Amino acid sequence: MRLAVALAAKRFVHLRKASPSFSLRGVNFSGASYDYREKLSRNALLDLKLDDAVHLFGEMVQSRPLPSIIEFSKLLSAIAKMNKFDVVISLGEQMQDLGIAHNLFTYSILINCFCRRSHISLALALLGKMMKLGYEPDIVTLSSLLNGYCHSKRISEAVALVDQMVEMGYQPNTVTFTTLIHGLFLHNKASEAVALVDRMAVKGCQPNLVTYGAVVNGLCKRGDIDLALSLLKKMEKGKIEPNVVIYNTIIDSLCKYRHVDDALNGFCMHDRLEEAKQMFEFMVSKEFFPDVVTYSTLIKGFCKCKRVDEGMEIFQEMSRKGLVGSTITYNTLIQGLFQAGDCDMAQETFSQMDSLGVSPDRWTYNILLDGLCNNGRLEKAFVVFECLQKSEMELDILTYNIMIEGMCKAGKVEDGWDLFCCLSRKGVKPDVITYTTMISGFCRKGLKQEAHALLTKMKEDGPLPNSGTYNTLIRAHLRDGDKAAASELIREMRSCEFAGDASTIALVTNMLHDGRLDQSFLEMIS
DNA sequence: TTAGGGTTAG
Repeated sequence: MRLAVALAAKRFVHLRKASPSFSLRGVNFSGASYDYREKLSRNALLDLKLDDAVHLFGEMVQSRPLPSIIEFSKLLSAIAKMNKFDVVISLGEQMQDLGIAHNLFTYSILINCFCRRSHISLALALLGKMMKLGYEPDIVTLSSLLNGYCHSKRISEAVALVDQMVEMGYQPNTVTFTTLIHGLFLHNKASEAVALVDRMAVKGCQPNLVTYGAVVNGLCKRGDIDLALSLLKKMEKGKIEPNVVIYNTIIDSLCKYRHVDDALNGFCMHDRLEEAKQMFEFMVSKEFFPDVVTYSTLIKGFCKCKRVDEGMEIFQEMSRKGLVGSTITYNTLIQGLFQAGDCDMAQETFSQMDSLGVSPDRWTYNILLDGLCNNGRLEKAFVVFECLQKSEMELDILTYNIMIEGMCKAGKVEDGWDLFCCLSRKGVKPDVITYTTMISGFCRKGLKQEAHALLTKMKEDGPLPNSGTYNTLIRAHLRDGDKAAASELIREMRSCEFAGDASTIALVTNMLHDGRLDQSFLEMIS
C-alpha cells in the first residue's frame, strides 16, 4: 500500500512516556477466578472511573490466561472516551512491553489518542509500525488520522489525505466527510465546507444529522445565518429532522444579528428577532418541543433588544408549559430586568429562584449586586454583599470590583478604598479593573494625587496598567483642564503602545469644538 | 473492540 505517511517508525517503545504513570506492582492479584469480563460489559464501562480503569488494567495483565485483545481494546476505548489520551498511550506502551500484541483495533485507538493529543508524527510512526506488521489501516484508522490533521494546522494535508484515500480504493463515509468539514470550518474555509456537503452526496454518501449539525454550527458561528437557513431547507429535502440543538443554534444567531440599515425607518439598527420568534413558533407547531436552552436564548435576545417585557412573557410561557428555568435562564432575565431599571421585578424573580429550588451561582449574585448598584440601591447591595461574605460562597475579584465600583460611583470613595485595602486579607488579588475602578473613583472626587499614587503602586507591584487605566486618568486631567499632565500621560501611554479609546477621543473632539483644546491633541492620542 | 458535530447567562 502506498501511503504518503512516514513509514519510518521502528519501535513503539521509544514513544514518549506518558503521565500519569503508575506501577503495576502492589496490585492485588485475585487469581483466575477474578472476573474482569463483568466490568467490561457495556453498562459497567459507562460508569467506569479512571482510577478503576487503571486498576482493572493492572488486574487484567496479571490474569492467567491473559484476557483477549478484544477485552483490552474495550478498556482502552473506555479510557479514551474519558479523554484520558495520555493514559491510553501509557497503557498501550505497557502492553507492548509485556509482550501483549496489539491488533488493528488497539492500534487504531492508539493512533486516535496520539492525534487527539496533536502528536501527529507519533501517530504516523505507529501507523507505519502497524502496517509493517501486516495490518492494513481501515477507514476508521485513516479517519482518526484525518481528524488529527484537521485539529492541527495541517488542513491542506487533511484534504490531500481524503483524495489519497479515494485513490487507494477506500470509500470515505459520513464520518470521514464530517471530520473534514469540521476541519475546514476550524480553518475558516466555510465555503469549501459547504461545497463539500453537496459533493459528498455526489460521491454516494448522504450527509446525516451530525454532518448538518457541524455545518449549521460553523455557519452560525461566523454569522452566516442565511446560509445556515438554506442548509435547514436542505435537511428538510433530505428528510432529515433537525434536533433541538440545531434549532437553538439558529435561533441564537438570529437573536444576535445586528445590522445598521440605512436603506429602511433613515438610519436604524436592524435585528432578526421576529424571525427567531417565528422559528420558535415553527418548532412548537411541529410539536417539536423547545427546551430550556431555546427559551433562555430567546429571553436573552429580547432583553438585549431592550424588550424585556416580551422576554418576561416568554419566561411565563415556559413556566406554563411546566419547564423550570435553569440558573442561566434566571441570570439572563434578572440581568435584563435590572438593565431595564425594573429593580422590584428583578428582585422578585431572584426570590422565585429560591422557592423553585434553582440555586443561584456566583454570577447570579454578581448580576444582583451590579443591578442594585447601578439602580441606586447601594444600601441593599451592601446587605446582600455582607450576607455573601458570611456565606460559604467563594467570592472572586469580580464581585469585589462590582462593589468597589458601586461605592465609587455613589461618591463613597473612602468606603471603596477600605474594601480595596481588605482584599489582601481576604486572599483576593486586585486585578487591572480593580485598580482602574479605584483610580477612576479618586479622579471623580478630584483626588488626583491618590490616583497617581495608585498608578505608581500598580507599576511597582500590581497588574500592569492597560489602555483603560491610562484613558481614565487622561480624561480626568483633560476635564480639569490640566493639559500638561494629560500630555505627559499620553506620552507614557503611547510608549506602552496603547492609544486613546473611544470615550477619550470623543472628549477631545468635543473640547476641540469648543476651543478648549487644539488639533495637536487629537493627533497625539489617535 | 477503533473515527465525526452542536446550543443559552456573566
